[in-house]
Amino acid sequence: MSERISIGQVAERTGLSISAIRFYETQGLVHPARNAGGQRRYLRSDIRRLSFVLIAQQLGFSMKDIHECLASLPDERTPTKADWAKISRGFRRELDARIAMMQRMRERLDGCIGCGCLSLKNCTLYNPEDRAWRRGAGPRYLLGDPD
Amino acid sequence: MSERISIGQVAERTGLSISAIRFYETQGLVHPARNAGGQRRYLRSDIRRLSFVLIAQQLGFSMKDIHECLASLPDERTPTKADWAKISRGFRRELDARIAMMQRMRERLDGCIGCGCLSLKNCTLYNPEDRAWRRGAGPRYLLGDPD
DNA sequence: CCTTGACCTAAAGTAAGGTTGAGGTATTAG
DNA sequence: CTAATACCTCAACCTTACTTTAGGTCAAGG
Repeated sequence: MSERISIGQVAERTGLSISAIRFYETQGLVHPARNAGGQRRYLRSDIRRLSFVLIAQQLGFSMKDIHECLASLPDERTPTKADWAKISRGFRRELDARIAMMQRMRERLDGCIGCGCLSLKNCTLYNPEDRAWRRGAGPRYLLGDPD
Repeated sequence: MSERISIGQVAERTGLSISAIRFYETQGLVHPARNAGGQRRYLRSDIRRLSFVLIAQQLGFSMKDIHECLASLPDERTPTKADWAKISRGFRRELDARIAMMQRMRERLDGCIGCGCLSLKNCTLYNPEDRAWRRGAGPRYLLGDPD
């Protein structure tokens, strides 16, 4: 009946693996306390926090996005309903923007590849609204620009 | 005025880097011929093929998805309008499915995090339709399941 | 012929998002 | 008290999607 719960319990309740939870800590997404023996002790509210990470991750947000998103939540105090509602609004805006972008892409696809033209100079599909695909090394950024 | 064009020209016309084009070849997405000196010579239609890769990639499709998608295109013959239209239909279906999934997610977000409940046992957000997040090592699959 | 720029291969490096393994310490049930 | 779990750290490895580097070759102009 302790206030603080172990990493194994958090893993079970969130569906995340223990290694992922520890990794998220290195990324600054959770900040568990430690007990006398050095083991991690989480707040119950960290379950919600980590579940949010999982959901956001499934929606295609990067660690960095999620980190920024969670930055406004208090670390040691259990977040209130209002704290979460605020996060949720920002998150929803992002999600709306991504959906809208995919819909625009779909329209363009219909008008462009669909008709077989795919002309190189004037096709908007080749130069979509953002230029995420010209940002240096590594995998290209998926769906929109975090900046 | 040759039929076959060099990798540099392809790069310039698609916006892809030369190294990316060569990489896509190792992934089986293009199959350029070689000239007497061993240099790659592309068909003009490969520009369209590679542009399609770029677009699909920006929409969040993986190499594997794109490979399957392009598998029905002829390698040595210039694809016809009908070839492309067929590809386009399958692609659009996938895109529709992804948009629909994000919209469902958004609704759930509104009903769940938005209200502040986020109850663990009965929240559909914790167990969305697919289980892409339980597929072993590597980065988690983004947005839906390729299988 | 010689130089310059475009091209070649193969191997190693990079970034995100983790997992796996080795070797050791805590906690808990009997 | 002791065995079985659960947890700890740190380093190495994995996948995807490329880029970079090193060391050489090809093609075109002067």
